Amino acid sequence: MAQIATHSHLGRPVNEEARALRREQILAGARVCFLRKGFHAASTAEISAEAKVSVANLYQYFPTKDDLVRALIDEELAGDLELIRIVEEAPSFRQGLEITTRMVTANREVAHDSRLRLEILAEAARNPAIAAVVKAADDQLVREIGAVIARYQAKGELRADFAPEVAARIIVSLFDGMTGRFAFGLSETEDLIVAADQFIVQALAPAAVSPSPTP
Amino acid sequence: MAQIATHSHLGRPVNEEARALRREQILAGARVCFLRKGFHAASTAEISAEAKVSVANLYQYFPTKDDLVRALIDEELAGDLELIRIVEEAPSFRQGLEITTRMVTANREVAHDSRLRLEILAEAARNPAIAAVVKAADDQLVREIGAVIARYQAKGELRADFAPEVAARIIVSLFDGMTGRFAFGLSETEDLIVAADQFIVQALAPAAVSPSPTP
Amino acid sequence: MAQIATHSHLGRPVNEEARALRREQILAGARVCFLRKGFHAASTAEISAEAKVSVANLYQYFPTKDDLVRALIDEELAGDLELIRIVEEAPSFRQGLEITTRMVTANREVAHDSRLRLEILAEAARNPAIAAVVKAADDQLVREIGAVIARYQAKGELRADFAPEVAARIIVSLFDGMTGRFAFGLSETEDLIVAADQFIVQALAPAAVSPSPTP
Amino acid sequence: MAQIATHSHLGRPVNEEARALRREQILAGARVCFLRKGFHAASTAEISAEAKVSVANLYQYFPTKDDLVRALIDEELAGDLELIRIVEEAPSFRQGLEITTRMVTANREVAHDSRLRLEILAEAARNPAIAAVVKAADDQLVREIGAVIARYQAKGELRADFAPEVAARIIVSLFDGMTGRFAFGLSETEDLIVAADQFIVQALAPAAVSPSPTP
DNA sequence: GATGAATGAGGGTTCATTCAT
DNA sequence: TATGAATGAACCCTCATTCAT
Repeated sequence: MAQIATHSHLGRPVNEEARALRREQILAGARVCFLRKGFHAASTAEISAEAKVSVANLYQYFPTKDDLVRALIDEELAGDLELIRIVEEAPSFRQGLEITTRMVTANREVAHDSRLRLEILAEAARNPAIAAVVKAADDQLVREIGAVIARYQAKGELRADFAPEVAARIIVSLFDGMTGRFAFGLSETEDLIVAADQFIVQALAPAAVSPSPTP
Repeated sequence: MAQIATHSHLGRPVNEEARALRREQILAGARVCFLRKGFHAASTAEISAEAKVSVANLYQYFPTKDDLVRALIDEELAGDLELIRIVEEAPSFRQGLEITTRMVTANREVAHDSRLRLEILAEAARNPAIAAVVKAADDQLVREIGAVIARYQAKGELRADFAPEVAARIIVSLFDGMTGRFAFGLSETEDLIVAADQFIVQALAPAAVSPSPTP
Repeated sequence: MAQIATHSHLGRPVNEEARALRREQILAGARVCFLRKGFHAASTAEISAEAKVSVANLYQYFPTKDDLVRALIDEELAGDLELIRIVEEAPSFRQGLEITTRMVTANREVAHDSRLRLEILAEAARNPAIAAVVKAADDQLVREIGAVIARYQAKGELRADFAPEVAARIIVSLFDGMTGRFAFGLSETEDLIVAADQFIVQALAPAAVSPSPTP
Repeated sequence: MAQIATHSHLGRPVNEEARALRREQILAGARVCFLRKGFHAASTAEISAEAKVSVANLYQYFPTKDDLVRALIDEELAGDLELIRIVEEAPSFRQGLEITTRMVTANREVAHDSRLRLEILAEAARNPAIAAVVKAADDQLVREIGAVIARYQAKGELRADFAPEVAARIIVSLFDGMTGRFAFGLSETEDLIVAADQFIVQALAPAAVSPSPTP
């Protein structure tokens, strides 16, 4: 695999590399524009201007505006799976959540990402092809988070009376919902995320020895 | 009678009722189209065709496509406040949630509504005017739900170590997030909502008498 | 003819009078709008708003926007013929011109009238029907001014080596040309008109005994 | 040669010449349509059809219909300044006028040009931006003609009791006025222009030695 | 007579996309 | 490869005009 870098100044590989760079350059421009105006309102002209590339050139990398959208969505969804690793390797559920939180919060502009996610969801709501992609990513996310929960349930760290995947879905929903709020400043970002962590931990905390009213 | 129409002989009188009907008719068509294609992709021609109205006529009721969007958003957001009444008058927090759940679930097509909400959020992320409207509605919703929570906290029915408005925001986020999932069939509607209710109740349940205060 | 006034509160005549009033009311509104935007850009909606009349009502008086234009043009051209009387009854050609000048200058906003004339000419350049009307009015104007000139030529007050109608055409052209300038403030109104009078008088002054270079 | 095209390998080079040709092609189509219908009534579709160009292509050369109008006006006004040179280099004022006359008359369809001028004036009467352009061209024209007149006055070829610029304004007005008549055949073109020349010459002729200075 | 309500036919402009160099 | 040049199909909106009351 170091191959690619090695051949960097030979015949084809250079082009491959150059192509990949251009692709990213275009995608970056597209991200900016889609963020600013949404998938539909952003024009290919605008995007190629932002990417400092000619329109015709753009079409050599993405034969359709839809392809551009799809590529950006793929890129975006791929980022999610990173988070899972983090939670997976955390010493406790609570700490996993906290780390995730810090990642998401610290990460560059959360609001920007939020807007894009919103746009993606909206697009998925109409375009079945997009919906399929989103669903696939979501399924994986839910499955893996569910697995993590199941593990912690087994350890007794989390209450066991919640189907792991259901809990996962609720957690993902909660984060998605907050994302929507951040997208246009409905709430203070960090505060809400921290509180949400606490909320989740409490909801899933092992049932205290039950009120135990009797002797 | 009683001089309602003072325009004795000044021409055809305004028919407020017919106008209101037309307005709804158009809004209904718009809803269908916006649902199908989104705010941007749905054309005024398409909308007026769906509403069985001429384009020019549509423009006599909504001077701008944006006005149409805004009207639909207003209508949609107004629906939220109904839910608050329900929770407010419930005998317990848990039952309030349950009733809400049943309302939302049983109510007409949840998915449809969900799509529209998604579209609204996405639009708000770009259009500051829309964002303001959404924010206003959201503020009210959060404030009122927060008040309800505060009341139940006072009664000891909910744990007191959560700022009411923060809890409210989390709950609203959670519902919004689920809404996004329903929008294109990411999850089974009813199951998830029921589980979410339980999740919320547990998160806010009064701290169990802590492990063992007994003798 | 006092008849009309006499019958003013009987059956038909009242209506006739009312109709005429409305007509003028609408024409006045039309004049304002046409002045502001030109014949094409001024909409019937705008005109009827300006005239404080419903659009449908406007159409009962002028079955077509073109009819409205035509009526306004007729009204405008009719004004020209008044000027002729003045010149006709003047004691000398020079004084006739001066009086005309004063009339035109003193008259209400010259610029406004100028704009309308311009609009009329431009319309005539495309619409043969309008062109015919304008041509008829112009012919009459030229003919009558030509007659006046011929009279003064006979008196020896003006040089005789100019065909009267040709001179008339030049004079009318000159005034039309100045009108165009006034229309949007190209020149100082009054100064130019006064100078033009002098210009005309000198051009038509009887040939001085010719330089008479020799004894 | 000589490195004119620095874009060695950056894609298809700009073909300035072809662009200029297209521009003229479009302007020519526009001129025809504007002549036929006027600035407002001529549609961009019509113009691009006349110019054998797609509408979208037209918009790549003129981003707005208004720009098209403006370009045509600029072109038209630029033609005026040619005339000045001619008068300037004439051996006498009279001959300068005659040459101008012949130019204007012989020149391509005078009537067409006249219509366009009319349209321009009418447009200027409403659109301040256009008015400014027209005024600038007119100022220059008047100033330069005024200078010519002043020169001939100094030579004693023209009477000195007329402010040069005022005389210039009158002359321009006269030509403008005739232009308006030609625009739709109100008068015979050539005859009137010739007579106007004589008219001007007489008006500006040096005061004859006054009736009788002889012994 | 006068107004409110409705509409078909465009009008200017933009866009995703293709062709040529 | 990468750019300039071109286009058909829409899109939002307006207008002159008619119909109903």
